[in-house]
Amino acid sequence: MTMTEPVSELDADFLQEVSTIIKTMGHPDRLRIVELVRVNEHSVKDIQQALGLSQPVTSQHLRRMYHQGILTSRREGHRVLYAVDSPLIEKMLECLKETQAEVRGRM
Amino acid sequence: MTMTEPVSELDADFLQEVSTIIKTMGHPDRLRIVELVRVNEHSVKDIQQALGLSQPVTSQHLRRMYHQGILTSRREGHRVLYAVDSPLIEKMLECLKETQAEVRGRM
DNA sequence: TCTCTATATAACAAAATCATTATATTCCGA
DNA sequence: TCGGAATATAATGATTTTGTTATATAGAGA
Repeated sequence: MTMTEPVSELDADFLQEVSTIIKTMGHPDRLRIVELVRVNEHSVKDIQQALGLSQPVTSQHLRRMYHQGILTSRREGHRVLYAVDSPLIEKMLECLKETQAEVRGRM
Repeated sequence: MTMTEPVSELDADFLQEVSTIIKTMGHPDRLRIVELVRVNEHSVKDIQQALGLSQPVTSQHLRRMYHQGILTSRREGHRVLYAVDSPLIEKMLECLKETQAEVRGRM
């Protein structure tokens, strides 16, 4: 009884889609943003000051992640509050925390 | 009794380092490569044919991942065999499989 | 309406990525 | 040592990303 070995569990369309999200997360400031914004929502100003970024850069990072469905955005007065809204990103942050805890040096 | 809220569990150096790895993985072909090469090692030719890539592109992807410590490389005859050697990448692949299984559409 | 604050966007230049083409290197067998 | 197969690298141009500067939009309050 022969069985065809499953060479890939991840299908092509999924990988295509997910790779753009991963690419977006391949930036230290955007990683810091999602970590900050994961627990509770924050305004652009908050994030900007917490991470020491310029206003346009902060907004550009946030918009990019928003348009990719990684973050939610809601207006309150003249602030705009962002929060993480992505199971994949939550999982990835967990991965990173585990990795930081486990491995020291080699990843 | 007041407690200082831990704003970030992930330290800056770690995020800096890890972001370059994540950036590298933000490419569908490189994701397919690590998925293929995770279970058992494969030659460049194997990978090239399995994924339908050109020889230089395949080698460039592999070299890039090798130099970042994501893959190992060993020579056998006139083939070079690559394999995944990174706890972080293993975890990330698990993340992706979970995500593909759980969420349909929204990630 | 005017102004101030917060946010978004446009335009730009520098840097990085990407795939292709061409060439080099390495190993094996005749 | 010569030829071929497998792999690596260099060089190139096209595209994308990145951060900056400047400007536009939106809401709150006087």
